Amino acid sequence: MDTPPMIGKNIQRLRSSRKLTLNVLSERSGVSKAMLSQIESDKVNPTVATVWKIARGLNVELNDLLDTDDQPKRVFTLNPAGEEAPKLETRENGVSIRILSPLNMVEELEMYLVSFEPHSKLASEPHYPGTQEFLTVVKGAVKVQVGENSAEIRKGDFLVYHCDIEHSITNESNQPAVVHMVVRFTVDKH
Amino acid sequence: MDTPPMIGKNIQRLRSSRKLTLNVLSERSGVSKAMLSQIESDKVNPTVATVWKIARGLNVELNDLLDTDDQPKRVFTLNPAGEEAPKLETRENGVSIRILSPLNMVEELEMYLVSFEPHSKLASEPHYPGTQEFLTVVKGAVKVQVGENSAEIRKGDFLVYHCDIEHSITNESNQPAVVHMVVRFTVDKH
DNA sequence: TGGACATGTTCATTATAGTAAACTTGTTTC
DNA sequence: GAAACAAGTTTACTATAATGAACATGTCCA
Repeated sequence: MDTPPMIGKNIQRLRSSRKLTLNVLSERSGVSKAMLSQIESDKVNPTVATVWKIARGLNVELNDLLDTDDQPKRVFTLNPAGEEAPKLETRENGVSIRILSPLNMVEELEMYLVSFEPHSKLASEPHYPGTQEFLTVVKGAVKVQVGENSAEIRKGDFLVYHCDIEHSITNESNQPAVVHMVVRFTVDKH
Repeated sequence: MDTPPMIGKNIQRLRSSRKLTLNVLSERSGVSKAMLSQIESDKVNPTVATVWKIARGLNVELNDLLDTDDQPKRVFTLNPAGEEAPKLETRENGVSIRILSPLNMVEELEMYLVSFEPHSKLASEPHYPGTQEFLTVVKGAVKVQVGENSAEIRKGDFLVYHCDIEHSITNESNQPAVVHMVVRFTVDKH
C-alpha cells in the first residue's frame, strides 16, 4: 500500500451486503448520513474516530475497513478423505493426524482431524503466545490437559483453550476417539 | 475496544524506540511536527490519511498504530453437547445448527455443528466479503453449492470455499448427515 | 554566564472534516 | 400521473484537523 487507503468501497460493500441504508448506518454509527455518503465516494478524508464509529456500526474491526487489498479469488478447495496426503499425515503412539486445511492458509488457521486409538495420547509443546485451539469431539471421549487445568469431553462437546503452554489430549478409554481441531495463530504484537 | 483508539502512545513509543525527533519524523512522513506533537498527546483527532503517513514514516503497518487491544485472557471455555444453548440453536427444514464457539469471539471465527435429516437443505445468503467457510463432514454425505460450482463430499472430506455469494448445503441421501463448519470473517490479505 | 543549537509545545491562521437541511432521483400506490 | 415515501446527493455552515511561525525548555560548550 503506497497511497493512503481508499476506504469508500469497503464501507459501501459491507453496508450493502448487510442491506443497511445510509440512514440506518448513520443511526447505528453516530456518523451523519451526509458524511457516510461522501466517505463512500472517497470525496473526503475521514478521521480515525469517524471510521472507527462506522466500523462499530457495521460490527466489523477497524482494520477491515482500512484494508485495501484486493479480495481473494473465489476458490473451492477440496481435500477428500480418501486421497492420501502423505506429508500431511503423521501417525505415532496410536494417534494419527490428518491436516485438513490447505497449505496456503497455514499461517493463520490450521485444521486437523485427529484420531486416537484406545489409550493413546497427543502431547504438544507450547505454541506462540495468543494461539488458541478449538476442539470438537466427533467420536468417543478424550481428556484435555492445559497447564494446571483439565477437562473431560465427549462426543459433541466443544472446547476452547489458549495453548501457549504445554497441553495434551488423551484418550483413556477402550474405544477409539476422533477430534476435530482448529488452531488459530493470533499474531502477537508488542 | 469500545472507544475510539488512542494512538498517541503507540506513535510516541515507536518514534522514540527509533530515536527519531519530531522534526525528522515530520520530514519522513510529511506531517507537520506541530501535528505530530498534538497527535502524540491525544489532543487531536487525526484523519486516516495523516495516520497513514505517520505509519509510513515509521515504516510500520497502519494497523500497528491503531491497535490498542489487550491480549486475550487465558481461558478454558467449555460448551458441552448436553447443555442446551436455546438461543444459539435453530432447527428448521430438517436442519439443526448448534453454535459451538463462545459468543465473545463471534466476530472473527464461528464454529457450528450442523445436522441434516435425510433430504434437507441449508441455504445461506452471501456473507461479508472475504468470508470463508471450512467444512468437515463428520457423518454421511452432502452436496455443497457455491455460486456456479458444486461438490459432493462424504464423511471425512474437507472443503474450503469463499462464501460471499449465495451458497447452500444439501443432504440428498436417505441417511442423516453431520457437518462441522468453521466460518472465518477475517478479510484475507494477499 | 550566556550564546548556540536542538527538542518539543503553543499560537494564529487556513483548509477541510463533519453536520443538518434542502434537494434529487427513483419506486410504490391510489 | 400525481402524491407519498424512501434512498442517496449536494449545499451552506460549523467545528476542528493541519500548518508555519513563534515560543518555551532544555543541554552543551566557550
